[in-house]
Amino acid sequence: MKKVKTNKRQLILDEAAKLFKERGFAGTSMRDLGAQVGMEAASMYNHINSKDEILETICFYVSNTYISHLTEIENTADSYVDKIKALIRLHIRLMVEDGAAVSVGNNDWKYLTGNKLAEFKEARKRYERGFATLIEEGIAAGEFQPVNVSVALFTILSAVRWVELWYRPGRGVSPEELEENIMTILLNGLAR
Amino acid sequence: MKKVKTNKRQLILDEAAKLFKERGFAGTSMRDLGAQVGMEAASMYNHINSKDEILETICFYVSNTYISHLTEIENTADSYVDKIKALIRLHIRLMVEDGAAVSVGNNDWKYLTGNKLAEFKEARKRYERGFATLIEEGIAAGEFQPVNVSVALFTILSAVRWVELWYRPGRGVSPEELEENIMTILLNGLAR
DNA sequence: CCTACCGATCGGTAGG
DNA sequence: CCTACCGATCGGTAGG
Repeated sequence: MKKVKTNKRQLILDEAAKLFKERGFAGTSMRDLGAQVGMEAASMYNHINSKDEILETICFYVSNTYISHLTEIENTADSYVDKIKALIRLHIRLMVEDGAAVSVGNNDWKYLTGNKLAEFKEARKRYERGFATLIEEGIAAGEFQPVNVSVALFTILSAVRWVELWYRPGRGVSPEELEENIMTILLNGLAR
Repeated sequence: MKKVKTNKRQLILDEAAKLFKERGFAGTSMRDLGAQVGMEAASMYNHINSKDEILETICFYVSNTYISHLTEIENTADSYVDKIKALIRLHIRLMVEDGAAVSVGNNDWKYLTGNKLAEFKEARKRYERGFATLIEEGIAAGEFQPVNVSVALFTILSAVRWVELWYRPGRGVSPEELEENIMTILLNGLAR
């Protein structure tokens, strides 16, 4: 009976996410990762099967998290404004709490290959379509301005996407303040 | 008399920007680039000095372009609303017209090393400070809502940053429509 | 979990 | 601008 899946595996995945965020997947060697984890590169192959598998695990962890939260939000009876607010809050929180993994899902998914690349793109498209539908229905319900749905979708997705690049909690702006300010700009606009 | 700088050099830089955008700097080999340009990897060294030099040239071309436009905008007598609008328009246009180089300046600058890395970060900080100052003065002048300046700055910078990732002209949304919609959301908000 | 090592590929140079 | 090649480093395996 083989027991391979220990918490060492999770440690490797966590450190990999941090290094991939800093240097990119292609810019991170298994020897770099080994040094960070505290073992030889070769030893990590007792816990993982390949460098590609690490990337896949992180990417699909992120896409699954986003999609399951989207499904929850879709099924509430809230107004469209509140649904979009909940999604914006979701993006900000995942980035504050698990910025390294989110960064990999945003930037390094392009190093996925074959089926996995296709599956990931599919998952992302499903998420974007669900998000877009909420905007579309919100416009139809008169809650939103009649903007182009795709432009609105990607403007929102992008606006919240870089929190993990520059936001450091405990330096002037609290997470609550961050959420509130971003929401104000996206929903009410910067201009008075 | 050595004449090294031909238009072949520019071809190499252009193809490099495209490949770096697609696969990242670390994920692009000089052999990949040679194949794209149409010569052997070794032959490109008659036009460029190193792979690093290619990256540096692209990154500083981008940062210099942004900074020189910012300086122009700072020196106009326009309202703060119009200045911010001009900056948003600048970002969108550079991305539509030269998306590959902008992408490298946004994502691959992290592979710069030593002095060049420090210089690039410095240039970016200078740009961000100038942009932030315009927002700050706009709030003081009563043109903008009293939001947190840093949050507003990065929300705007991020919101326009992904145009080059999903925007394809001639597919439903014209560049003018794109600019107008993004500006509406950022300045007036999505909600009615 | 380590040592020792594999074939492949990397950025770059020599020489023509 | 190409052929031929360099030392270094890559992801991964064998064997213990």
